[in-house]
Amino acid sequence: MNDEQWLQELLKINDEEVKLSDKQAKILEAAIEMFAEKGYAATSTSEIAKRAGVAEGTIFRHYKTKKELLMAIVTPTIMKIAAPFLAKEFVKEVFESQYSSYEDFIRALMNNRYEFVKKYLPMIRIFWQETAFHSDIKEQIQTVFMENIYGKFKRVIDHFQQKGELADLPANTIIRMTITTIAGFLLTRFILLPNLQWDDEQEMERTIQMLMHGLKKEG
Amino acid sequence: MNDEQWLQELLKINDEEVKLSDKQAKILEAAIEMFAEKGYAATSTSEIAKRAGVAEGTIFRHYKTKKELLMAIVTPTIMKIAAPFLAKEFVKEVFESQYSSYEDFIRALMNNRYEFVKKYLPMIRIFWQETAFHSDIKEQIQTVFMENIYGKFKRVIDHFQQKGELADLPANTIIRMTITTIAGFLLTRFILLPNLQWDDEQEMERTIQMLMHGLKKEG
Amino acid sequence: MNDEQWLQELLKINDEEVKLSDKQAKILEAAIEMFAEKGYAATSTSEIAKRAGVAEGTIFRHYKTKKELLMAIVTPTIMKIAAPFLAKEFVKEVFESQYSSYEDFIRALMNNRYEFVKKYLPMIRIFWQETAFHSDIKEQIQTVFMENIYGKFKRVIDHFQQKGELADLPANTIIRMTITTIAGFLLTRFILLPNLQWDDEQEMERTIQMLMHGLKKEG
Amino acid sequence: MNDEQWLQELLKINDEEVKLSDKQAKILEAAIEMFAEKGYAATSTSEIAKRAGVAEGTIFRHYKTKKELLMAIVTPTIMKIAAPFLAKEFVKEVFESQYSSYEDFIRALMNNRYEFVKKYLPMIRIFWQETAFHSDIKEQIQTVFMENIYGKFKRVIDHFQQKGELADLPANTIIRMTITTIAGFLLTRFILLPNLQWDDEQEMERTIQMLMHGLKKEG
DNA sequence: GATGAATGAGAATTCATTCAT
DNA sequence: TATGAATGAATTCTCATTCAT
Repeated sequence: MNDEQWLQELLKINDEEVKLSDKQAKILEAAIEMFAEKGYAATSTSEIAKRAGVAEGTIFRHYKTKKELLMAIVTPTIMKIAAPFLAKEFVKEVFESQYSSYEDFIRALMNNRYEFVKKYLPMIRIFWQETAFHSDIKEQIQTVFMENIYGKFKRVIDHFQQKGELADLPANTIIRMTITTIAGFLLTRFILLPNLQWDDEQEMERTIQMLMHGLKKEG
Repeated sequence: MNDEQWLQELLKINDEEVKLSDKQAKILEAAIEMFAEKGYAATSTSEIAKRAGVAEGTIFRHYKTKKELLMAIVTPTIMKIAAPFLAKEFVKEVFESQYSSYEDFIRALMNNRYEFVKKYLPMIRIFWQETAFHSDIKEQIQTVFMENIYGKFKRVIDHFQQKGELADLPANTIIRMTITTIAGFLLTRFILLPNLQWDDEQEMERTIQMLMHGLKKEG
Repeated sequence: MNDEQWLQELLKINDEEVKLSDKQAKILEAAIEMFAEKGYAATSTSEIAKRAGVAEGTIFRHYKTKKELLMAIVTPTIMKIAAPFLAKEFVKEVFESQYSSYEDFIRALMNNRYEFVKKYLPMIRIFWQETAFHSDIKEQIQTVFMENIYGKFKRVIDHFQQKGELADLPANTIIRMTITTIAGFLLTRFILLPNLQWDDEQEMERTIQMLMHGLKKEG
Repeated sequence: MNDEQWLQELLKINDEEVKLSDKQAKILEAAIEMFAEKGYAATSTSEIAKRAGVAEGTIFRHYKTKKELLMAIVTPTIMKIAAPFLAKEFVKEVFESQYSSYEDFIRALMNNRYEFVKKYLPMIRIFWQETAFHSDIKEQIQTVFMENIYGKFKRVIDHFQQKGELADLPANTIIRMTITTIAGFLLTRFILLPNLQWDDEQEMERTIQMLMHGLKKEG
């Protein structure tokens, strides 16, 4: 996959084609890199233009303001973060496969998000950093979460609680613990302490085990 | 406790007295508030001056640069975050009390950090936000952690693993999971979703239970 | 010659074309005037902008720093000050013409520099003033002098000493006295006491005579 | 002579006692050093205070403004520069000693000013630099020159012209050439090229010879 | 007299944005 | 569509000066 393909892919939501001119792609790429490195507020549009190899004015031909450029990066990414739950097969499988378990579910989730974070690390970094300052980003996330993830996640939990596999905690608590634990691992792994020697597979499995023991119904 | 006492208290490390002039305290207070709200890079020194009710020049009389002002806020806070481990009694108790357990330890840790985050929320927010951009902050944290926390934390874990209370996971993994889980709860509670209806006591207890079940030695 | 031509001409070294945009020329003109009047340190970029009729930001688009603006004025001028020695004909004539004498040489030098100082007075003023504070300017002058002037000047002196026309003083001493005397006249005439009634031709001739009598070989 | 004595001496004009408090002397000393190094405009009062070891406010207790501090340095120095002509003996000797000649006069002048410049170099530097920007300094110099030096200098020249020792040039021209030549040597020696290897005595003698040959009446 | 905290105007420089080409 | 010169408001920081102690 060449340099621009990953961008095209990220920005393409639900198979809708996105046309990115050459310059536009370079601007986005440059902006993502710099926002991730220095933060939105500390990155100047002229730096972005320089790194993208375009004129300063060109950025504003495509994005009316600097903020709009940020949102152009952030909005499709929000959808992609929610992606597994948007895939019809993903949740269906959980219910339909007779062998499946909550453990399999979070293992699939963990693996899927691990690959995602690894691939789109700079974007994740932007998220982590800018969510705090831009309430509109935070709201978008919450909306997408509530509309596309929450309900499905809850059905999964209900299902496994009915099967007696999960402790009788409120679904919200289980959701929070699951997400917190997975996100906590990924943030530590890729952002907080990326330089440690990580045995990813083992550490992920341990994290899953911890979570499962923590959440399973006590016999 | 009046407005300035909490600041005085925060900046006081290890009982050393800190003399803060009236103006200086107001500058720090204003800076903490604004950095927390809008981020360091997006906050101008003139805004800080205005909110603090001082002339802009006054800020630079006390702090040579804007960055130095940030560090003046951040450095003592790092120590305070590490505080429970710096308190002699805290760790000692864990070993000496015959009734103690890892569960009691993390319960104490959770309660202690819960109060801390609640009290100094704006500072925590600054941390969460600026660590990403300022490698010197990150390094300070890592140094303090390695010098003051890691060893003690490890001894606690060794102790309870020998007592057969904790699973035979590497200490590092247990430390990471413990911190991630507690920090994950506190961040969700106070920063990500502060507007939800939280039954703090119950949720903390559940989080502790989840962690304990996840980490305890399987019989 | 209109207002901008003299600037274009000054900045053009050795026939290399210099493209100065309209605004850029106005900035340089304004800067030269103000630096000459008030000195570099006492002139603010906002004043320069105002006099040049451009926005303050425009200055910094063309010159990264105020210092760079100074150097853009000063560097080509240094070459121009050395100019007569850079002209092939100038020194050649001295040796080839059978009628030439050291007196003719310094007369040519005096006339040439007189016209130069008269024409570019503000720049000379800047030089006189700023050399003291900016060692880089001083070094540039010394380098240009050593590389382009000193050797040629010395050859002229050797030549006329061999012809028995000049006293047997060290060449360095003769160079210093010649330059000091000419420069001393020009500074007094144009900078220290420009308001006196000067009969330029007569005073120059007297200066030349004084110098020649002072330097000629005693019979 | 200790550190402060030279200052006391410089500031004392015509035997009038000057009372300089300890702090005041330190301020003047520091100001002289810094103005000489970086120029008046580029030196801040806080730097002066720091170098003088006094509080910022103390400077303004003694000198209402920064400019006044400059003038406090510059004004007595102007008198001292004119000093030899102020000494009754100096000019009288020229006329009364039967052995004296214009050469002896300029030799005395040269030696006297050589010692002065050597001793008070920083002050000379301030002069050289600030005269250009402060017309009041320039005016002071001209006034002192016209009132105290010019007439006496002219009498000296008239005297030696009548004795047939000096060429029949206008007195003004001879004065200018004499001063230019002496000042030119001293500036080159101490300010422009102080790092060269100078054989001061020889070079001064040569300068005097050059000047004398240049100015003497042709037989 | 001396201090040094405080000031606010002003310094150099940066920046998002516009617009004529 | 792309450019990049131009803008002027805003930013960080400095400075001469004041004034309460």
